[in-house]
Amino acid sequence: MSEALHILKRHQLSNTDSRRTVLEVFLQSESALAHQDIERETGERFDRVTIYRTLQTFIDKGIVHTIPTADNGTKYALCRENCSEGHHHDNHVHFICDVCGKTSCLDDVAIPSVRLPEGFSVTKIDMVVNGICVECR
Amino acid sequence: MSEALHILKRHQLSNTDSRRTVLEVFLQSESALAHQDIERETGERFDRVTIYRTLQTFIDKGIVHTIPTADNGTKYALCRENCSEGHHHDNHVHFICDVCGKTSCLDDVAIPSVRLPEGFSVTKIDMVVNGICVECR
DNA sequence: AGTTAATTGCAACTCCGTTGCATTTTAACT
DNA sequence: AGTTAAAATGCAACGGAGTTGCAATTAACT
Ligand SMILES: [Mn+2]
Ligand SMILES: [Mn+2]
Ligand SMILES: [Zn+2]
Ligand SMILES: [Zn+2]
Repeated sequence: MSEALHILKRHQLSNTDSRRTVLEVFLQSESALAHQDIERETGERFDRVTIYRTLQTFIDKGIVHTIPTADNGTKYALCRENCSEGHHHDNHVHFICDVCGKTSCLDDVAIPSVRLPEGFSVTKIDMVVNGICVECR
Repeated sequence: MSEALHILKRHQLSNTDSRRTVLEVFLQSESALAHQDIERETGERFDRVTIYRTLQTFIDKGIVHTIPTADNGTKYALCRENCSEGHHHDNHVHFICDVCGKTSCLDDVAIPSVRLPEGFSVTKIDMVVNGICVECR
């Protein structure tokens, strides 16, 4: 059974053309993908709305997570850690290359802890680093 | 001379109604502001476009900086550090309260350094913390 | 006050994402 | 395999955020 199918099964999602295809695109991609990238990579076979809904489903199930980009766009990437329905616990830094524009999960780079002023509590931390990636230097 | 006027002078910006008023709104606000907040706080006296352009001017001059929000919106806040034309060097953590929704600059909380994999260089780091603020706990 | 350049308001437009609804597809059950 | 109910899809329409071109207005300087 294909990896994509396996993931769908594991999250009790029905095996539809768009879900399988979108998942395969993610599995083959090394960097995070924008909605447009997915439209293109799937050969424009699916309606924009279907892709939006597919992505939302994947987020809800903990299959992908979103990454905020500098220009207020969203990119999507597979969750490597064990995210579950309704709860993501990605704790890694995201990197955006100023040259090639690729957005990547630095899965091995944990977000450092930070000491907040008295009385503030933390539920979530996002850390996005811009710079030049190893391939573009 | 008012603080707002002083800031405009210092950055060689002409003293216009909208710029002065928008600056005053920032000076009186404790938290970061969305475009809509500014429209409202200025009493709908200015065209949306004028406010967008005013904000862009302030960003260019290093008077305000932007803060990415979880829902891909943008908030704006005064630069406290000495940002200059074309170069911001804000190095502080931003905090978004899950309860009151207020976004604030934690000017005293520096973004911790982070060790990236070999070959990656850094030009900019954003750190956005969600949680509950001191007033809402 | 008069001149010139910068700023503003308005209308139109693009881009991203969402919603309602009719049609199609999936999965479960004879 | 055929039937059926629920889920997923495509399409059209909509809404909000931000941008652009252009004519009218305003600020700065003499
Ligand atoms: Mn990631
Ligand atoms: Mn700030
Ligand atoms: Zn790169
Ligand atoms: Zn709060």
